[in-house]
Amino acid sequence: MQIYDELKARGLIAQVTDEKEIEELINNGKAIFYIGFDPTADSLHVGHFMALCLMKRLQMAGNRPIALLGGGTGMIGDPSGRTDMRTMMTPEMIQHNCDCFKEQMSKFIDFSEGKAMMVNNAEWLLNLNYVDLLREVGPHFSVNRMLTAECYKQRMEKGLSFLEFNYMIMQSYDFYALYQKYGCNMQFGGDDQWSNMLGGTELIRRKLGENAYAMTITLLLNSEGNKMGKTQSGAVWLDPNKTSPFEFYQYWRNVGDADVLKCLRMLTFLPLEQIDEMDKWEGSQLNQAKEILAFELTKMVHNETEATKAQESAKSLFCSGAAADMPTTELTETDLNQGSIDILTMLVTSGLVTSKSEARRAVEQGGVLVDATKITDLKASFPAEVFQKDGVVLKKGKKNFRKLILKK
RNA sequence: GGAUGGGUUCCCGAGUGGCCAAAGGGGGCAGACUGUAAAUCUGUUGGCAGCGCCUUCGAAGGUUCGAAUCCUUCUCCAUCCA
Repeated sequence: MQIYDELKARGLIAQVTDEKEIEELINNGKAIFYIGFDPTADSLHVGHFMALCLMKRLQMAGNRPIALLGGGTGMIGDPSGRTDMRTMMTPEMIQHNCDCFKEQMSKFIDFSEGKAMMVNNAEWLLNLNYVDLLREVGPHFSVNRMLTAECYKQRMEKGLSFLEFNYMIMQSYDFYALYQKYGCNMQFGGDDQWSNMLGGTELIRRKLGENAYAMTITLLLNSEGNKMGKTQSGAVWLDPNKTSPFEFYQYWRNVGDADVLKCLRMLTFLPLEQIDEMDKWEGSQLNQAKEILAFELTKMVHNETEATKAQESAKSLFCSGAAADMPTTELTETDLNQGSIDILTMLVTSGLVTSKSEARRAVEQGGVLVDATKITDLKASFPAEVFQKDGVVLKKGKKNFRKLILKK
C-alpha cells in the first residue's frame, strides 16, 4: 500500500488542497514538507505527537520533513479556534520552550544528514521591517476574506486583537520563506490550521506564481466530539516529568470503547491488517485492544521498559490492589504528630486530595482504603512503624493511589 | 472619545439590602452497577474546625446594625456611534 492510501485508511487526512498532486508527491518521496510547532508550553503533547507521527511516516516513505519551531509566531499567538487571547509569552519562555521541543522531537525524527531539518521562524520573522512587510505581502491579503475565515469565527464574538489577526500573515510568510529557502512545497498541520495554511499557498501563488500544497491532519476527537489528549488537569504531555509514563498509559487504557480503534489507526504504527482484526472485537474484549493501544503508545513516547512497567503496575493494581511500581510519597518526621499520623493528613500529604475537607468527604463516602482496608473513621490514625519497610498503600477511589513510606 | 449593557464560586448562569457559601445546569470527585469503558442511579462539590469561625460575588473606598445586592472612583469586556 502506498503511503497516501495508508494515511487515508488510517483516517489521518482531513483536508487537502489538491489530492492528485499531493498523492503523487508523497508517494514518490518528492515532498519537502513542513509542520509548524508553536512553543506554547515546555513540552509537546498528544496533538504534536500525531503530527510527529505523520512526519515520521512520510519520512519513512522517502520525503523530507522540516520541523518548524515557532520562535517567531510564538511571539504573536495563534487565535485559531480559541475563545480568548493567549497570554503573551516572554522571549525567554519562548526560547526555553523551543529548546524543550527540540529535544523531544529528536527522539522521534531522524535529523541526521539531510534526512530532516529543524528550523526556527524567529530567524526570518523577527527581523522583518513593518513597512517593508506590509508592502511586500500586504496587498495579497484581503481583510474581508480573512474575516470570514473559519478560524476566527469564535473570536468574532469575543473580540480579536490586531496582534492575533496578524498570525495568519506570519504563518503564510513562513511557508513563503521556506518555499524559497528550501524548496518546501507542502505544509501539514492540524485541521484547525487550514485557513492559515491556505494563506501560505495563496501567497506563494500570488508572489511567485507557483504551486504549493497543504494538507491537514484530522483532529483526534473522541466519540463525544471533544479533543482527546486532555484531562481534567490539563494536557497529556510527552514529558515524563509532567505526565508520568503510568499516567500516560492509563489515559489510553481508559479511552472509551468507541474510540479505541480510531486511536489505534491514527496513532500507532501497527499494521492495518492487525488493527482491522481487532475491529471485530466487542464488549469486554475491547479491553485487550485498549491494553495494546496504551502499551504501544507508551512504548513510542517513552520506551519499552517504561511501557512494560506501566502495564504491570496497572495490572497488579487493578487485580490485587497493589502495584510494585507506584507513585510514592515520603513522609518525614514533621508529618507525624506524636509518632503517628491521621488519615486526613495522610491524604493531603500524599497529594491525593488538596484539602482536609476534601479528604474528609472522601473518607465519609467510603472512598479511602489503606492497604486494602476501607477506612470509615475520620479520626483513624496510624503509628510510624507501619510506614517503615515497605510502607502502606493509600487508595482514594478506584484509580488513585499512592505509597506512603517513612523517610529515615 | 461618546452611549448602552455587562464582569457572580472550575465553567455556564440565577440572585437587586438581611432567610446567600450564594438557585439551576455542566463538569469534577466518591458510592452502586460494570469490563480500569459507556449509560444510569445516589451522594458530594470554598477553607478551617463537628450546629461556630474564616475567605469569596472585577478592584479600591464609602453608606448601613447588616451588601454579591446601594453610592463613588478605577479597571476589564461586549455592542452601537465617532
